[in-house]
Amino acid sequence: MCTAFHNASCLNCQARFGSILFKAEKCNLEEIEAAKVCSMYKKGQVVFQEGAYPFGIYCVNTGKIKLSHCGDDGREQIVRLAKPGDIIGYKALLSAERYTASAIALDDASVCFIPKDLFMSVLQKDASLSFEMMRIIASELRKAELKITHLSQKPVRERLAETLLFIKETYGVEADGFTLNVRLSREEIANLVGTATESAIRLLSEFKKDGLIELQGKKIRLLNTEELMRTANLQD
Amino acid sequence: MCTAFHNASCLNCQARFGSILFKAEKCNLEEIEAAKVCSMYKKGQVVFQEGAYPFGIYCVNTGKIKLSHCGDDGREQIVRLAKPGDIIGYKALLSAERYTASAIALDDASVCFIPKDLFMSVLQKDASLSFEMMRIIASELRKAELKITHLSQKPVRERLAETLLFIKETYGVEADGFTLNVRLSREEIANLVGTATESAIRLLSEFKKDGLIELQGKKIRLLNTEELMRTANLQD
DNA sequence: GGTTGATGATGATCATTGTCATCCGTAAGC
DNA sequence: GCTTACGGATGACAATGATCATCATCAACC
Repeated sequence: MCTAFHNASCLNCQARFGSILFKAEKCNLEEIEAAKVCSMYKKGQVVFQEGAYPFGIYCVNTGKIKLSHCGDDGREQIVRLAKPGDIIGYKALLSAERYTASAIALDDASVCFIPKDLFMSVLQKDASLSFEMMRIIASELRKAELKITHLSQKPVRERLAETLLFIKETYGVEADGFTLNVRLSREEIANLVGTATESAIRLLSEFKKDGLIELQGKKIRLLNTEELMRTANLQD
Repeated sequence: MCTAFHNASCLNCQARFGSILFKAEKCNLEEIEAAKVCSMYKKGQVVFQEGAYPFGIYCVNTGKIKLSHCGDDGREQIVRLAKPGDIIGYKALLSAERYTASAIALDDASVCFIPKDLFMSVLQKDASLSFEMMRIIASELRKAELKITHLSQKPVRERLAETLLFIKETYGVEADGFTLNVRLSREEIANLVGTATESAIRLLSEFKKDGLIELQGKKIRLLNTEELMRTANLQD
């Protein structure tokens, strides 16, 4: 399944500068480093499952992770895309409830696990870490509320354009400067936008016809971000 | 406009047991109490406005407050309903950005204001308060993500039923045990559900016809919560 | 090479839901 | 008392977007 190892060090982790953990005081970070376990996940593997109880918190070392709810009818709704340095699984841990979302690797990924007790105790004594944590969650909440507004007020076309820009924002582009640096199925894109797969496919084709994007299998190239922003009808 | 006064005491505030502030250490709560300013707002008055910069945090003493985003086309989306004891305006304060939502009184309300510097300094030194704060925000995020899933997967009918139950959950009912303890216009209900006003009106009429609810102007009586839950198609 | 299965593409159709227009009732104001 | 304004209700209509069905494409595998 997935190999566990200790050797990815927080202190010189590739992702450390973008990571909240690096805001912890040094002694606390060392404590975390000593206790953490790093695991590899193959594309498609589940890091944690909706409905399960949390035993700790995860920090993405390399790779990409999607976080998705499973709707009542079984359709998934992707609520977050995590990248190296991001922590995942904190909501369930903080509120001591079951996971309300599953985390699944979009790539081969390596993810560090920090046991619950340790993390909570560090959080209690490290004001700077917990303050940063609060800021991150508050900013997630902000984004979520914006998404709620857009979901109920904007048509699918605008939301798809916005989603493409959001993906670029999150995972960046390849060396050519255009190709989104992640492979998502049409279904996953639809589940991110909050629409049917067919609608996503259709609109992607339209965007392509209009010269906004280029499609090559799962590769998506954003040729004209200005026009995409106009299509997304973004104010801010 | 609104009268400001100091006399509502946190230590014996009506709302203190439901409030996060009461989780602060006693000395810190006293400090907050000394610095806070309590103001009255008439129904419809704005506590803070989307786009403005925050100067502090607010704690609802009495009354009801709606928090709403203004969509690009001017339509409002209500993202939260606050009740006595709830704090509002923390997201903007924590991330030191402008408000992304406006807070408007649904009732005559009294709201306490705690200056930014003081609140932030207390937050830094009071681990228990900041931990509780984190839990609250995490739980809001959870709810927001669930709402996102429902918005993109559930029909308006189910969402309206869910919203009615949510309002009951939040503000409770009057002495008769049925009448929702808040007056919302049809438009506000629609903006809570994320649909057009006409759709909300139409479906409310249907619910009434089906004996689920009773309507008398802005009074809404939930006659059959079990059936409403079934209509909402809630799993958990 | 051919089979199978998953994913993507596209057309046809249908339903949900939003928009527009109108009307009614109530409350406020002169 | 009449007017005006606003919120609520309802019908007609349009359109967005979901669903269903079919077909194409591609890769994996026997």
